[in-house]
Amino acid sequence: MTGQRSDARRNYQRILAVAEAEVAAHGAEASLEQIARTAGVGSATVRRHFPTRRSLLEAVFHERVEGLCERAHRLSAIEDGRTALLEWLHALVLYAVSARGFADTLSYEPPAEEPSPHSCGNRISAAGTPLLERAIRDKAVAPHVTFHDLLTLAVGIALATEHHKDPETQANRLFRLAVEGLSPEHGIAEVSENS
Amino acid sequence: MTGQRSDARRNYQRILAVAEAEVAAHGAEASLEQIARTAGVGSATVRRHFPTRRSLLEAVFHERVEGLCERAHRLSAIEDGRTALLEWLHALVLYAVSARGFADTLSYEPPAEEPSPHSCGNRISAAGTPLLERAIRDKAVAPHVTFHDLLTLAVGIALATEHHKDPETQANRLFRLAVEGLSPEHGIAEVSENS
DNA sequence: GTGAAAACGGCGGGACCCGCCGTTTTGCCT
DNA sequence: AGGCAAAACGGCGGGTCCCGCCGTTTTCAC
Repeated sequence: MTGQRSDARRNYQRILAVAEAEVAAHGAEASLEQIARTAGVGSATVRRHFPTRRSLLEAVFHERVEGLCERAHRLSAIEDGRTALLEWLHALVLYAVSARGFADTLSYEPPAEEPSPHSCGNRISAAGTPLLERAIRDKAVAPHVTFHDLLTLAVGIALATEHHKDPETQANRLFRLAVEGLSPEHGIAEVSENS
Repeated sequence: MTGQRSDARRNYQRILAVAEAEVAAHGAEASLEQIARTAGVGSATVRRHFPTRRSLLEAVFHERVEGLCERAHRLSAIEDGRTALLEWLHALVLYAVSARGFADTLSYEPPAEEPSPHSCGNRISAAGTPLLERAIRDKAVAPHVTFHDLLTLAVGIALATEHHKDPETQANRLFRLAVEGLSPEHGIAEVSENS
């Protein structure tokens, strides 16, 4: 089915494993040559399996993205549409903040969004859009808000807090700010503030 | 007073002029060597005047930052604290979106914030904080909001929309979203939506 | 086993950034 | 005016990276 040779498969896995560590350590700009060296393969082999940097990053984050999608599914069972959406968005932000390079990867999908329905951004959109639509139906979110808006905002929060002393805390502040708005509010239901 | 030699001053200006163009064209990652070549100086000279990439970027954006600060001053005369703050924040976002590399520059000031009170981030903070404080006194903004929050959010919006087809439009959407909050609102006073 | 296709990896080229160091330019001081 | 020390310059070599080419090795089907 895969049509791949065994050594190719093996190298693919090795490279991917090393890449995960390397990206976690150095972000989206991790050196491809360094990855090749650590994986014990030639740099050409890395490029053969992952023609572009993006393709490597997509692969690196694939599992975690699936986790997020699954979470969205589970949350769709919750009765309160607003809470479900907020809970999930919060998880998205936290993940984007914690996983170096993830926000960068998401930040420029633009180059032809159509091609791969499996791309991180598209997978996430597919998973999150229903949550947003329900929240809008529940009149809990303004109808002009698109999922793209929310995703971009989450990415922005992650990117902007990346170089802070305590990114997670700052990201939480910004998330809350964006959800509540600038003005002092009339006790809106809080999103869970734990882990 | 400057203590510089005339040729040094001349080269400094030349490099700065070229750098502005180059950064505008290629963002914060513009090639220093390319700048040197275009300016007709050795790459070492560029590094002599601007020891770090950051220092060059700070210089490049200095004028524009001053413009923003001045604008903050003028807006402090307006009667409505909330409007003044929003107007200024909007200008900040628009500038960050339009000037390639600016948001990147702002995004990691962290490395020792103390040293230079002239750094872009510190200048902007100094200019904007009074506006925020007034808005808070006017009960138009929640008291837990810090200027740092607002600046980071603006930077985030700029960074996240950088690779979009129409960054400015998307940035405006996100700005509005963050100001109003996620929920459908009770007609809050709008920020001017023009240029 | 063997042979063709797939996969590999080393090599050279081009672009950077950086530090060193001999050379040129300035401007002060006589 | 002329000389001289310090300031400023810029070229060079080393290191890293990404990329394309191409001869060699590995795999797998027959």
